[in-house]
Amino acid sequence: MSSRSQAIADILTRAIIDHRLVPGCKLGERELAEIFEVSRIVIRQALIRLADDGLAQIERNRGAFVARPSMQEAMEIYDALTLVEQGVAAQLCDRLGPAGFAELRQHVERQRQAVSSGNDALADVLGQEFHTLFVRLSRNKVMQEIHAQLVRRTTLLRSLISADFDYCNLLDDHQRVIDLLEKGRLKPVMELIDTHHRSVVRGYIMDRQVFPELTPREALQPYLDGKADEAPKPAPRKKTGEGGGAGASRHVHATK
Amino acid sequence: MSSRSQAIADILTRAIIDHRLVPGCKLGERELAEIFEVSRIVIRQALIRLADDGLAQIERNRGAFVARPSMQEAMEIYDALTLVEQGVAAQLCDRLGPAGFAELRQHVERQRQAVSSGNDALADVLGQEFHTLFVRLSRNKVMQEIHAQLVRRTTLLRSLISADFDYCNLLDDHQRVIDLLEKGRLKPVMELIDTHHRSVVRGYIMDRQVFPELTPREALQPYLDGKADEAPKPAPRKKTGEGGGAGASRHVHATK
DNA sequence: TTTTATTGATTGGTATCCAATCTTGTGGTT
DNA sequence: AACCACAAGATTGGATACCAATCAATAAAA
Repeated sequence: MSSRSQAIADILTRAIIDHRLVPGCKLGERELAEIFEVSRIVIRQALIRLADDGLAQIERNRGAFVARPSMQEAMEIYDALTLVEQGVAAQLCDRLGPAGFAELRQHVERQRQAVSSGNDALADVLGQEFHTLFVRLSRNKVMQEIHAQLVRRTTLLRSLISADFDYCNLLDDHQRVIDLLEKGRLKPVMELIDTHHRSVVRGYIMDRQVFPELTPREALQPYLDGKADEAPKPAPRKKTGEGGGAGASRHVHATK
Repeated sequence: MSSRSQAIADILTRAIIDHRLVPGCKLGERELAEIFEVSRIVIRQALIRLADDGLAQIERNRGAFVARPSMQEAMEIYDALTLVEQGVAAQLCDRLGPAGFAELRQHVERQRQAVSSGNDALADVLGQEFHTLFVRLSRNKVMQEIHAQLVRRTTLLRSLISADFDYCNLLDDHQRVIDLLEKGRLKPVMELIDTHHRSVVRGYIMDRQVFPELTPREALQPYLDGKADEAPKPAPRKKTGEGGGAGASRHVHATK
């Protein structure tokens, strides 16, 4: 096993991408130290890792918070993600063999089943994983890590924006990417990737006031003492529109 | 100022990309703690940052070493760098205005002067910075950071390989990228970027035995007490194939 | 010479303490 | 009531001392 701080950083990362720890949430050293039954120093090391990953921000003498990217940064993250996936697509266009295409199709099929059986949570996860699988097929670990980090940050962003997904649409995009790629039609693939991500971003309105729906203690409870594997609790989504929202905007469905 | 550990991580990073700390070099906590007159904890935090950046690797109960990427990883890093710069080129092809092109040309001109005046060290730095400037023009901070990290890692790789640069050739590449980009000829630009990086990698033979030419104490001396700004000592390149540490094996973190 | 055991050094981590800074609550002033 | 100043408390960043586990390197034994 690697270090304790790495393990804790992993758990915190998990909690953040599960939307159990929302942007802006204070990550107090003492509190986390008590939760994980570990000294403050180990916590601080974990927080440094999170900050390096862009998932937390540490303010001197104020402590660490779950990152709250600006709209600008959100755009940049999606732009970067698009750039990376387009580049990978260009590489795969030449190099991907039949086995790779089969793997991609199989994944899409699994997600399709999840959608049709109404398992939205699973469909969401599989939708994310398609992108990860896509990059993994490039067989470039460095690229994989960069991409994974960007994906984590987009997942964090989804805590900040209010919208539901139109899984079918995104799923169709995945299917089309595979088909086009197999035909060697690179240009439409790259445009599709662009619009795919843009469709996720467009229409999303950032809700700058995010209230901590769970305290860190509540959020982290399911991950403790090794239950992490079997208890990937999805996000308990509380309906927006209570006291603070200023009653402005509500969810926007991605255009079909 | 940010935290002490960040400052130390920055100095170590500097020392590594200056080739004063070479791959495989042991980064002992106690030793560094004495050098920087700081507690071991701060050092460990700095080392965590370095490891997250891919510049160091931490082995449990063995300590931290300057990273020694494998040939495979070296290829992946260059592939990733190519992918990123190609993507940025595609973006700039549409979005870059006259001011941007002027900035690029001015930079190339500066490097040309450095080359013709025989200042190889400066030319080397400027050659690197061209790529940084290129990405900065995309105005995407996230992408910039990813790219900067990749560049640092390639710089680290250059400690492992034995070859000198043909500055003129690389300089011409930069010039041609600008010209082609201005004409909107994206495809040749992307091929040029590819061959540009490939020309750096190809022919390079990884010298797996890298002897620490400087002890950490010697390597870090110039960066201490704020002299960092004005003393960017270049790498003291000692010809390979000597008795090195005089038999007194400064551990080299032997592979296998 | 090879193998084994012991010793020493280094790391990962805890507990405790301290200074600097931030936050908060209080009280006085307008 | 609103507002500012200021003291008290809490939190962070860091130092020091200490301990257990593990790795490395030697010394001893076969």
